Amino acid sequence: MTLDKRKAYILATVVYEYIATAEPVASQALTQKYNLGVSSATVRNELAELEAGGYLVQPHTSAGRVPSDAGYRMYVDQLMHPEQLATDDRKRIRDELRDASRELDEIIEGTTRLLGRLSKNLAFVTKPANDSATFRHIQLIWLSARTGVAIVVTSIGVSAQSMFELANDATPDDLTRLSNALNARLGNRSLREIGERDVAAATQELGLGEDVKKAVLAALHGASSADAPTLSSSGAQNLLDQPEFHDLRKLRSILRIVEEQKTLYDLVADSMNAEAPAVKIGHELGVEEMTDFSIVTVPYRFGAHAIGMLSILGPRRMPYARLMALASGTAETLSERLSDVEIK
Amino acid sequence: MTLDKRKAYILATVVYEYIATAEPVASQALTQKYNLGVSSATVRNELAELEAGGYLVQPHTSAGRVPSDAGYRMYVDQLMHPEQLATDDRKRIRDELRDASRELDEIIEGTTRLLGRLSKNLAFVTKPANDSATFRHIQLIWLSARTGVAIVVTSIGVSAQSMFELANDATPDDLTRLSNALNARLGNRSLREIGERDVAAATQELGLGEDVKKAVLAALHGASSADAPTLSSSGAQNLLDQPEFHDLRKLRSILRIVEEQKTLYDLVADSMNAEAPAVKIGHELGVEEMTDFSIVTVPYRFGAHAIGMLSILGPRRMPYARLMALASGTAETLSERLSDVEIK
DNA sequence: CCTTGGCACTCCGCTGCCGAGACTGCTAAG
DNA sequence: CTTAGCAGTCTCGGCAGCGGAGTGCCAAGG
Repeated sequence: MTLDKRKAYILATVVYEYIATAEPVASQALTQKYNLGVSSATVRNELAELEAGGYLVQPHTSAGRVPSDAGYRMYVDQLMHPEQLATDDRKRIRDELRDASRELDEIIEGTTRLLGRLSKNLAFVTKPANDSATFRHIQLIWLSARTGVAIVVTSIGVSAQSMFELANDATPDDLTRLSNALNARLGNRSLREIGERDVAAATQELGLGEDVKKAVLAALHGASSADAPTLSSSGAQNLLDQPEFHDLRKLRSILRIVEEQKTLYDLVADSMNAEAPAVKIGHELGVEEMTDFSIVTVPYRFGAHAIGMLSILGPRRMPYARLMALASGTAETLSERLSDVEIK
Repeated sequence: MTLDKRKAYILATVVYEYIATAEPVASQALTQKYNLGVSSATVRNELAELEAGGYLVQPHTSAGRVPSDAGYRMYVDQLMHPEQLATDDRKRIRDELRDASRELDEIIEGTTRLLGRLSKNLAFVTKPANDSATFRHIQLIWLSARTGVAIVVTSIGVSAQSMFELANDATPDDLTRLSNALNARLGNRSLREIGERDVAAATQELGLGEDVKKAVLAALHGASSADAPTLSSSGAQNLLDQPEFHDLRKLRSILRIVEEQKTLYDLVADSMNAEAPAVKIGHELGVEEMTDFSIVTVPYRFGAHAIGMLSILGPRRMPYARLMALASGTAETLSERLSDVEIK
């Protein structure tokens, strides 16, 4: 079914109106609030056809219409007017991020809270996998003959620290020499490219054992190979304002999913390299408990590469245009801020 | 009003029963389920007196009784039987903590999640102020003539890292010499004791400027002087199971408070040096929105000092004895685990 | 062939009412 | 002091009735 111009306009209006009021939209309400140029009877015919086409559903016979997933999808893809981020919102984001600390984790946390507040929904942000960063410096610190700490500085900050225990004694001098050898060898390479061979070459050259090598590798790749990518979230209480959550079971399963993190991460992972804001609506999420929700996701960059994503989770009936603009704008500002704190 | 033996027993039974059922407790239910040796009419008289004494309240005339804050308080302080932590719960806690990483933050997070799961309520844990730790090592890493990173290792782990920018050029050698001088001077002292003078002495001796001194001080005290103590929380969705939260407004304000953190921290801060589990019930919390809640708090130690607290937030009608045992046991195991990871 | 006014019909949600059930407080007797 | 009995109070679930909102359909008109 293709939509002629009038059908498209009516569908857009129904979605818009339902997003605003959370009430099923009736034919009369449409003719009164919007200048359609036809009577409510005509609109009723159109609504019936849109329902037959799968874009609308009726909660019960004598109620108005509500968009279906397909209806929202059509709205998002073709019907709605993309919005620009309001300039004062943009300013607020910029200000907030400028004042944040230089520490990556805190910047991410701050951005999450900000996004939760501005979107009035639940925001979550994935923390970057740091293997996209560039190696800058490693320092092995001697604490005792058998223990030490390895610190790795990358372009993105101090990205790993790992305590190690050794099977054989090492001297402070051993660790200093190894640090120097590694720094000379690994400088300015991407963490991803650094393999076991690079480290093995340095340790063997200095006559150090396997255990030291393992410790260094753990420091270099420890955090990056974590199988559970972490994310920060904020604004769960905003969801309670939505009339659709007067059903507590829904809310409960959502909170559980948010706390678990993994499901949430899997849902958005494929949007990491998207160009435009990615929107998943209701059933498209593929999770039974989330059929009443939608998620907007935008990646953020560090240098040329996307290293994480910023998402907004809300009821299916969310103001898509506004939230997409908000997410994009925030991601952009975050990306800029990250390049500020880059260690050159 | 003092309670004779029978009144005490009846009050204890009412509280116990209400905690179990969440329904107002009637005189007949008491005589049937518990062997009181008197009739329901007698119990009714006693209940009326307990109500006059302020220990019980009646939701409406023809309903059973419900404990008041004073009733719960009496129950917790004098009437209930303290419980021991079930041995398999203890084992689970031990296992979970043993498998956790050595990293302080992750240990705390893991403990929080565990406590949320076992308590079936909302758990939150304050992250330690690290100025209670002992200085072990500082390392200043040269990145460029004007920038560097300072890393501080304390008895509790790598506790601070701070990027700094300098007004004047410094050489890698300057920073190494300063690191050595500081390590010689500060070794094994408590972070709290280390003052500006100690650092100033070292920088002046080596002919380094004010800006380097500031950077070192920031690294030493940066995280510790943070005015916003952070905490981790887990298990918010458990609260939804409680029948008292079918009122969404309550839930909403609780979630807001949890997300804010500060109020929550202030509520438990005074229990930092408590010997036994501290319990605050309803109005005792002093926060309007929390009159239906109680909090159990237990400090955990690192070495000899309490450095943080572990709390359980739930409905006033929580199983106090069980949760107090759980919180104590977890705090104890956490304290042991922390001494395991201590850097000697 | 599309549009439109009119109308019958459906369904929801609110209100008021009733009766059953749950407890209490009181009284009078043991 | 305890207890049986009883009257009184309040809640809650179910049910009927009703108004309102909205639709679908039909027949007439452009």
